[in-house]
Amino acid sequence: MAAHTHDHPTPGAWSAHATEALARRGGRRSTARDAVLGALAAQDCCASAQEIHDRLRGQGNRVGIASVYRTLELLHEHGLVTRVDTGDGVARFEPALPGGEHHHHAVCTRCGSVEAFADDALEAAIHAIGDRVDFEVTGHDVALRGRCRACRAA
Amino acid sequence: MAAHTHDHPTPGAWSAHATEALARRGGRRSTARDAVLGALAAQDCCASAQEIHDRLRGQGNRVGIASVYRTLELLHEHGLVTRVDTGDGVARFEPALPGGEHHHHAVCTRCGSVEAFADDALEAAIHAIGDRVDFEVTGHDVALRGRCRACRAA
DNA sequence: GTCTAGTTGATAATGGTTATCATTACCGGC
DNA sequence: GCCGGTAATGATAACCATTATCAACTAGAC
Ligand SMILES: [Mn+2]
Ligand SMILES: [Mn+2]
Ligand SMILES: [Zn+2]
Ligand SMILES: [Zn+2]
Repeated sequence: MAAHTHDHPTPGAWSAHATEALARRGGRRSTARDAVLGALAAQDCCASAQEIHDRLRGQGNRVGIASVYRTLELLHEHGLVTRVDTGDGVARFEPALPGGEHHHHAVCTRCGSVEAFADDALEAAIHAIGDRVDFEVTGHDVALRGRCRACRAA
Repeated sequence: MAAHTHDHPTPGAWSAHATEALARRGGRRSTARDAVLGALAAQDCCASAQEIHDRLRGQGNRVGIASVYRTLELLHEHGLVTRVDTGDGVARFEPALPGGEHHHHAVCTRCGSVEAFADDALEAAIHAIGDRVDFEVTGHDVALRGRCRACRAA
């Protein structure tokens, strides 16, 4: 093996963070849950329960779809995963990094593709709103709608 | 009748705008569609198909739920209505004003209540992103998550 | 090893939305 | 004013992502 390291989109830090948080919560460990954790840690952006399930089955892991949903719900309750609604009626999830670092999504209204972006000015503007409204802001979602490069050309 | 006018949250301008746009499109007029248009024009913020249907039935209008969905889809295709996803699996809709003036929503994660807010700095930040990414931005959604006043007290 | 309760996974149920299709009624032509 | 075609309606079935159910399994404490 060469010495080069592959920069994983989602730092391996999340995996340890999530595992520790679940351990603190109590309860048992299970292979099904570990498998979903592994799949999440390996993904660069959001994925649906079905996509995660397919990926696991593809690598020979016979995890039930119900366990995928249950694990995602559990992780979401503990703030370990971010739920992304792109508007197509399918919930997608991606790891929520411990430092709060995150990105948002641009959704193509033609082909449904999702790409990530991050913007400090946007975050600052959202943060400033929290001080102005009568609402305790704990999170936020932003989605851009429009045409991706491929669909603009087509 | 007194001379005072009631400031409708959604200016009556939308009603005329939407009616004209549908007329330009062609097709027939129908009482069911007009009823949904009327209900939308009267609402200050987003409402679900079911809520619109219930409101119409409440005032004695026997519109089928299917026609409510169809009208909302038609209006959405023509950009006359904005779809709001609060994350509870129910699509909500509100009039899209011709000038592009709009607001966003703060959703309480405890009681599900939705309140509107507008912020120029936020809009400016989002607009600036459009010039930076390889994506033709035609619209955007923003949702704040957290606790409303009532749920903070509870 | 045994026991117990958390977890699993196949499957049924749920619920918002969409498709179906026979019926209705808008509207241009006469 | 009456047709005729056809867009639109509305009751209902189908769809599909998600959730609930429950018997079987198993992690892990003792
Ligand atoms: Mn952000
Ligand atoms: Mn905006
Ligand atoms: Zn596209
Ligand atoms: Zn609340």
